[in-house]
Amino acid sequence: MLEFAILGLLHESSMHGYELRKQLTATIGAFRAAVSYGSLYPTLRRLREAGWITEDAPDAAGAEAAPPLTGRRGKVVYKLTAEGKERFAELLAEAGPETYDDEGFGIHFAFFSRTDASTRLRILEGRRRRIEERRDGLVEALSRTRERLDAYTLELQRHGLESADREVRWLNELIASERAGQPPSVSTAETPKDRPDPRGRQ
Amino acid sequence: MLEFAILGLLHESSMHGYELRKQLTATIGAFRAAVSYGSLYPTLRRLREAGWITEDAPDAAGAEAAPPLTGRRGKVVYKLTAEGKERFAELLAEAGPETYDDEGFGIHFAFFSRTDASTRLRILEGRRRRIEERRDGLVEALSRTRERLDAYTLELQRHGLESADREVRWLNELIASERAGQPPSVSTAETPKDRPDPRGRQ
DNA sequence: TTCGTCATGTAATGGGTTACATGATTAC
DNA sequence: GTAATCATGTAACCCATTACATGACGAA
Repeated sequence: MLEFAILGLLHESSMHGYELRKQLTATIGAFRAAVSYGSLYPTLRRLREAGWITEDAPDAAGAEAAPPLTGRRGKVVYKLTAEGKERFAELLAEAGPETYDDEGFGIHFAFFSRTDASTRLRILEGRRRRIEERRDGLVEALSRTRERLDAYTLELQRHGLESADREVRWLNELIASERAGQPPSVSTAETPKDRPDPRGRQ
Repeated sequence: MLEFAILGLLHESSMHGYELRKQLTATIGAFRAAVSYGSLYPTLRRLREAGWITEDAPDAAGAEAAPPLTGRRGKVVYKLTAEGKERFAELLAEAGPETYDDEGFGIHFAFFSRTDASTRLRILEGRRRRIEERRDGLVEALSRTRERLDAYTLELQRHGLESADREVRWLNELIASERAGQPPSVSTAETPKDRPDPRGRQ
């Protein structure tokens, strides 16, 4: 997951870890909280060791005598290698079960414009099936327990069901546009054009 | 998380691991996939060692000579101890940052009827703030990138924003009922009464 | 000169997963 | 008698988190 996102972002432009994290936060912000450094840097190291990214010599091109053991200086700019591009393409093409959960789907979707059309369709349909299963489980739970459950559990399931339904509808629209060979049209749904009251409550 | 859910379910009635998993799946199905045995059983062991649950002698009350090293026989019925009840009460009362993410909130909400009113309110408000932050991040990202991003990334953010907005509205309703001293009223929103076409598509 | 933010990293830990292994009970 | 499902568990692993530690650089 992190690996995929990092390769994808570096595919667009080289950057250093800190910047990467900010970009990452923006990209995955719709479905996940920020990534911690404790996972970012070790991952960068792993990717470097795998040969998918390289450190672009930052500034002091010459002397680099014995870097301090801790608290590393100067920015390290990372850049995708040819192998890294291949790896990214590989990840782009996969469409297995991991691709259908919240996180996997989110990250794949974020790079959909680089994904080929048939893979896009397969991912969207797989995701839809996944959500439908969740929905069916909730419908079942609701019809089974009806009356026997407390108001809060009931409300949680009701809300979960509503969200699942909505998600399925969203996916249906996307699948339809895919089939028609069109990119998603932002205009069909509520565009966040005029949000009158961004902090408005109580 | 697992610990909390297990204690909560055993609070309602004693049961064995397999049954527990089914109940668990139903309870958390609205926001999370099923729990695996590889995490369930070790957790049960931990809870037993902590003294929060006990194994209720299943059936063969007498002879229990040298159980086979693997493939354990007979059901093991778990039951909450007095300490376990205390522990559960402790978990019910907490309302920290972990309580506001998807999973933490979901599990707390599922046991809201056993949570006292002021804690309920604090959790709902904390959760709302969390979602508002996500929403604000998305609004920012959308206004910043506008036009510069591809259609899919844009659509992902748009959809994320819409979901966040909806979630905030839901929480607002819940908070309002809490303040009015009422349990959530299922009737206000779409009740899943008449779903005409549960499998209806293409 | 001190504070905030930029910037990089490690160590310890945690909470899960998949795959494996075994066996009892029930329905056909 | 055999297949499905009920039932319990271990081992290896994975991916991430928090807390910690260090230090450069710009602005007040």
